[in-house]
Amino acid sequence: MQIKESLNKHIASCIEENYNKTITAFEFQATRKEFTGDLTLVLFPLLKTLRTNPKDLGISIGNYLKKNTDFVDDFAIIKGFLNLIFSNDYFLNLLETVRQDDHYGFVDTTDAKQVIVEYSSPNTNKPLHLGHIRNNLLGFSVARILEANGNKVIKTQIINDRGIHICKSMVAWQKFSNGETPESSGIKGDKLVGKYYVKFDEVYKSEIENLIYNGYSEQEAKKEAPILKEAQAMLKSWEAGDETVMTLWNKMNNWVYAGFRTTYQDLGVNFDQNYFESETYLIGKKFVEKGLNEGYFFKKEDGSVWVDLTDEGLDEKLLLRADGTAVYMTQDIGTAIERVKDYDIDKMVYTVGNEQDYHFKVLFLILKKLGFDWADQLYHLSYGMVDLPEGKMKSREGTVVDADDLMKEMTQTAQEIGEDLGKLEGYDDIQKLQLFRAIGLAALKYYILKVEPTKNIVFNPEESVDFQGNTGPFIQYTYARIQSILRKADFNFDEKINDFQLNDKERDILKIIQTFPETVEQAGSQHSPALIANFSYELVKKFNSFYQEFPILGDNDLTTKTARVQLAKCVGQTIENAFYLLGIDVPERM
RNA sequence: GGUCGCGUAGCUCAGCUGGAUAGAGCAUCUGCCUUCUAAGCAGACGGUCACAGGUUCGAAUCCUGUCGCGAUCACCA
Repeated sequence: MQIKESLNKHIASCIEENYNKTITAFEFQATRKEFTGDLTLVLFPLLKTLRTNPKDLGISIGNYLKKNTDFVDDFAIIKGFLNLIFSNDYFLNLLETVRQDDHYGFVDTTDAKQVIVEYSSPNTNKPLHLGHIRNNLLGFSVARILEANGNKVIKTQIINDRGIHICKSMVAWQKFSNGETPESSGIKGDKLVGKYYVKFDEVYKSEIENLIYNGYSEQEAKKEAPILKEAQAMLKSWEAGDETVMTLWNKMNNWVYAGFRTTYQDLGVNFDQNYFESETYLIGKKFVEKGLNEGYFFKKEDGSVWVDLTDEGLDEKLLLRADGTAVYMTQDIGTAIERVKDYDIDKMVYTVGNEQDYHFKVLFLILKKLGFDWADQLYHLSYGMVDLPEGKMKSREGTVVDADDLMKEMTQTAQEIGEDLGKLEGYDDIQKLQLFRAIGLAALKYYILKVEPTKNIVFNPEESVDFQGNTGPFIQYTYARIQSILRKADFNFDEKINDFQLNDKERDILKIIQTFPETVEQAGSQHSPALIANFSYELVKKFNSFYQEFPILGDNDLTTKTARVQLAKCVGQTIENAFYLLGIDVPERM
């Protein structure tokens, strides 16, 4: 980055001098491997304005850089490309810089902006599944990336703890559980509540069948099923604040939260602040009414409140039901306003699946209509679905991939592979288990994060996730080998080296490391952990190739050894930093 | 039907602010463990970048249209 700025400046003054024209931005790209050179300036775009040919221009710029900078050693012109060759010293300096900086690639937070990142936001009646895993990993990673870009990040979620679906679980539990609790049954809290949600559905269905058998139409039956009526009655009691209902609601919610807490912990994600729909929907209602009074919204004859977005090319959207109760949009309005009240934010990121693209478009427009300037700072981090080879996950068909089960399976697979390889002498069972967990999770996390958020993912639970090739464990493995080298290097490799001639592979590695800060920046502006993942892979691949060909601790002279150990250390440090941004642990051994 | 997203090797994905001969992994095949960890390395095979136009010195990348897949357009969340 710095070097590009410097080059920009020099090239600009070269053109100023020789062509008497002012151009400030130039196009660089990494030099293709089949050509010699370290960085390439693309000359084509300049030719027309400067009225010259690539050869003359290239020679003129090349010579200028050679004379006026201390890092351009030589150059070559091929077609419209000026390939710059950097000096050995330049790379040695880079090596030294990176080695001295544990936070290489991260921006120091001096005047940090506050950013809220929302993710996860589950329903409280079902356990977390594979889709939530993608959501959590993306949100958590983006939060870290934004932090690395110098922001102060507040991680949050909105917990959907209100509404008819909660009452369904509650009714079913009351009727059928005989007082079963997580403690009495040994079932994880969220799973237990999920069980009664399913139970409700079963009973509901059989009641419908019964009613149809007794002469009801299907439509009537769906409305008249006794258990549904019970749930609706319970919702009313809940809204009225009925004490026994509230107690039950609190009790069951706490079971769910305890279950979620375990899953989050296993996944390695966390939150700074939770918001609950049960606490924000009233705020939303208040502002909808305010908007209505101020003429931004309108009321239909039946009393329901709407916003007209036809001018923006969208439809009319419901904000309050005819009976005055809140809908999804209402509570999201309230939540956003509440958050801005709590934190002085510069930006808010919503990590929510792309099936809600429309919802967020509308939400942002509504907040804008209500006169909130910060509405422009809201960003919907939209991501694709996680599908199975046979299609969508369907709870009805039992094809939902449970988050806890999946993590367990990944750990088991890592264990099978790890024990086969048997490289862990001196590790006790607990250490081994921790390691296998780290590897299994890395496989899962990397597999999901390496794909661009906008794309759908096909996840095949049968074939499971790879542990070879472009995977988390592959990168972890390289890191572990580097740590092994550092352990074995029994000489002082922390001394600065001055006159060491780097070979091509060593230079290649440093060239990649050099791009890390801009990769982090780009990942931040695009909200894309995938960029970090792909960077890691590229770096590791280069390093492995080097590692295979050149001995690091072999019979080299001390300078060579020192330089190579230092390089390995830089690679290790960069992997660690990159994986930190992805929320993946790196093991000392594996 | 309207809107949005996606379409690159058999499979999973990179590459997309336009640049040199489109890259990886998996799978298949060939070599490499007496040497710093073989979860590795080197190589082979595999492509009409969905299709058709346009923009220009140059298009997988930008624009338009067509086709295919998905999402969404609920007094569900």
